[in-house]
Amino acid sequence: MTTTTGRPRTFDEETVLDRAAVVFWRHGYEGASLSALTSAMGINRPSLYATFGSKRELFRRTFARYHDTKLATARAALDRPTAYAAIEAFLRTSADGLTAGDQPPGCLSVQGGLACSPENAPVSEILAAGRAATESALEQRLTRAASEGDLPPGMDPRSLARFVMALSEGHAVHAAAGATTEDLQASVDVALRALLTR
Amino acid sequence: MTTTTGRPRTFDEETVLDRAAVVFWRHGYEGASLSALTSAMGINRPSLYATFGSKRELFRRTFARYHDTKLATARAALDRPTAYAAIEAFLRTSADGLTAGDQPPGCLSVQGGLACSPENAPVSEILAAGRAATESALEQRLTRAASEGDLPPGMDPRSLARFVMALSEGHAVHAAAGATTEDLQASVDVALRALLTR
DNA sequence: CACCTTTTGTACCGAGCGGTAGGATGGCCG
DNA sequence: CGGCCATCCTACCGCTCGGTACAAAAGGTG
Repeated sequence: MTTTTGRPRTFDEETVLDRAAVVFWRHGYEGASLSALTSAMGINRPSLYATFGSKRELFRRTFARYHDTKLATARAALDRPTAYAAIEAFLRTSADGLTAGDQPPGCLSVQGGLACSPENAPVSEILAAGRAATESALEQRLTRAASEGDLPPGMDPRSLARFVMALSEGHAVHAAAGATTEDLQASVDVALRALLTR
Repeated sequence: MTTTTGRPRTFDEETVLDRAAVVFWRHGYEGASLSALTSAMGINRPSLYATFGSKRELFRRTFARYHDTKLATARAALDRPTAYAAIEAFLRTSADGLTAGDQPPGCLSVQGGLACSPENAPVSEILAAGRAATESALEQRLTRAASEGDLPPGMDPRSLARFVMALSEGHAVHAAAGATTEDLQASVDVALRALLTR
C-alpha cells in the first residue's frame, strides 16, 4: 500500500484521523461539514477523498481508531481482579475520560450521531455496534465473575453489564452538557452501592 | 391571537407539533429536513413558516410540548410517598416510555441533538435545559426525602438525582439502539439495589 | 536532467438545504 | 352577494452541502 514513487504525502494518516475525531466528536457526523473537517485536519478536500474515499468512510476510520485507542483504558479496567474493582475502574476512568480537558466533553460513541437523517442511518449503526461491543466485553467479564462466586447472589451478569453501560452512556450525555468530573464521580459513588448489597 | 376573519386554518397547531415531534425524534434536529417535516405534518412550507417562524422555533415549540406532555408521567412518579417508590416509578415509567411501540424509540431530549453544527448549538442547549429541569425536580423531591429521613444514611440527594437521571438517559441511548422494555427493566432492577443499602 | 507517478491546490459540479414571493382560494361580515 | 383578509399553494431564491476535474508541483528513478 505504501508506494515509493510519486510525490510524497505531507500528512500522517493517524494524525489527521485524530484531528477529524475532534470535529465529529464536537459536532456529530451530520454537523461536521467537510469544510470544518479539512480545515481541522490541515489537508484539502481532494487529499481527503483520495485517502479515505468518502465522508462516511472517513468517519468509520475515525471511529475505529477512537474505539481502539481512547476507549482502551476503559476496557483495560476489566482486567482488575474482582468484579467490583473492574466496574469501579470502568466507571471512574470513563467519567474521567468524558471530562478530560484536552478533548471535547462526552464520548464520540454517543455524540457522533444517535439520530441521523435516513440516508445516514448506517452511521448510527456503526456507533451502536461499538457500544454493544463494549457492553459485551463487560458482560463476559461479569459472567466469569459470576462463575467465580464474585457477584452478589441473584445478580444477573447481563443485566449488570447493561446497567453499568447505560450509566456510563448517561454520564456521556451529562458530560456533553457540561458536567464536571466530580459530578460524575458522585453519581458513580451511588451506583457502586448496588454492588455491595448482599 | 385567534382571528375570526380570513380563510380559516385547515390544521390544528398541537396536532402538527405532535407530528413534527416524531420526525425530530427519529432523525434529530439537523437530520429532520423541512421536506420531511412538512410531509409528516401534513402542511406545506409557507404555512409552517407563517405559524412557527423558523425551523428552530418550530423545534422549540415541539420540544416544549413534548416536555409538558410526554414527560409528565415520569414527573408524576415523583409524587409517590417514599423516595424509593418515586425513583422506581420514575425509572420504570421512563423505561416504558422509551420503548413504547406507538412512538419512536428513545427520548426526544436525548436524540434531538446532543451535538450540532456550531450554528445550531442553541438547539443542544434547549435540550440540555429540559433535562436539567427534570433532574432538578428529582433533586427537590429527594432533598425532601432526606429531610424526612427517607434516604439511606450518607446518601446525597443531589448525587442520587444525577445518578437516576444519568441512568435514564443511558436507557434512552440503549432504546434508540433497539433495547426492549425488558432489557431496560432488568437494568432498573440492578439500580434499585443501590437504594436498599443501609 | 528528463521522466514517471502521486499528491496538491483551485475551481467547480449538481443536489438539497432553509426560507420566501405572490397569486389563487375560500370562509366570515356587511 | 360582494368585498375582505388570512391561509394555502406553486415555484423559486441564495447558499452550503458532499464530491470531483484538471493542471501545477514535487519527490524517486533511469
